[in-house]
Amino acid sequence: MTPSPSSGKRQHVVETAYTLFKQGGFHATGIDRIIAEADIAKMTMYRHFPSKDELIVEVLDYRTGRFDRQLDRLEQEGITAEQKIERIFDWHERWFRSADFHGCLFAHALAEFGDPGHPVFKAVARQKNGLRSRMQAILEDVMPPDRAAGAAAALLMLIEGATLMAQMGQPAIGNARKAAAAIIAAASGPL
Amino acid sequence: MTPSPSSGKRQHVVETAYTLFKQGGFHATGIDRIIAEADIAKMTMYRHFPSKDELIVEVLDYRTGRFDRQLDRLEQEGITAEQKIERIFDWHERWFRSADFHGCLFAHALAEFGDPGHPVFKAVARQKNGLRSRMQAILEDVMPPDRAAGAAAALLMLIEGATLMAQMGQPAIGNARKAAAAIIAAASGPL
DNA sequence: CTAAAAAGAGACAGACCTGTCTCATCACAT
DNA sequence: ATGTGATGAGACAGGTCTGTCTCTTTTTAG
Repeated sequence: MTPSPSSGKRQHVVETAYTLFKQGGFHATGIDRIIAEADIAKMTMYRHFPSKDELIVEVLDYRTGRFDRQLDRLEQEGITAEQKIERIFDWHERWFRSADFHGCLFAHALAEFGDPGHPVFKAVARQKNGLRSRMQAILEDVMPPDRAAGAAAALLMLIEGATLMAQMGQPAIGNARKAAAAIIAAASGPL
Repeated sequence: MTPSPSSGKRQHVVETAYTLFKQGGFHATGIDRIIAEADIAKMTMYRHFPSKDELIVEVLDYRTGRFDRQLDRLEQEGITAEQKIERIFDWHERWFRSADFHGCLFAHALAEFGDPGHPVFKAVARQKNGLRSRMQAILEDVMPPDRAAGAAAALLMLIEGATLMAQMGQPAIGNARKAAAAIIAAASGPL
């Protein structure tokens, strides 16, 4: 059975796997590589995770959790909706500039696990839906719910596209910011 | 050496590989699967393509070529710039609705071949840069070049994001259209 | 201190991977 | 018809993959 959750090994495996998956992709990163980098025995990993796929889901959910907590803190700040959206773009801009940026792990997971019934696919959907509904909630402070829904979807698309461009070495986050402003202005404008 | 180009086998392999890569990803689709589906001998494939990676590049360039030809025809139509952009969104909307839609093959290739020096990475960059510069050229009919560059980048991000959303079963192309209109309006507006 | 839980170490199976090689067969042009 | 290039068929090598098993060692808890 899975060992007790008190062990710190489990989280260590998740974080090591995260780094390797990010750099090398999912199929291309083997279990042997993960256990070597994490410096654990193979059986230790398989006692914590029933399969590689389950480990991948765990890694994705771990990252989703971290991002969600960041959004939690943002929600409680006493700034305008526009400023909150700007913050999200700030985070992404810093991320794009970071040394070990390799694109969006969730988008990559979607590329390698395209079956909608696969647990990995569902983990990706959870993260993207989370960000979208968070942005929608933020925008509902300055526009009606239906418009907020559409604008949040548009912002998410911009962010995903900006991430892809950044991975290709063509930073366009500034253009994404301008486009986001135009979208929010149009959505919070007159009927 | 590679057989003469008069053979139709080569193109047949490219198209079969395209279908399989689209459905199953690149690393997860083996050579054996490709030659079985294409109904050719393994040596026939390796006589035409020196390696699997080179085949992948060929598949991507083949799709880039098809899309470029579509953009060529669009360029010659006597419609407004706004209508041309609308056409591009129309294509994507039909694509998203098609039965065997599995997301953007180029985005998937980027996910699996993240090394900027890899030929596959470069093939992806060619396609995305191509679409962006085409849209930029279209927009330069209705706005100054610097604004057209920024707007084209924003439109490309929207399209990439819309493709990702569509793959997750959440069609937001309508919202992307509205956002695109807002972006173009803002960019062709007053200084 | 002792007993139970967790982890280490490594062999192992069975499958899959890319790419090479050989030899037989086919199509086609001169 | 004859020779040449393209293809078919399948064995093969050498490696990697996931996941299992066993045995030993370490850590932890009472």
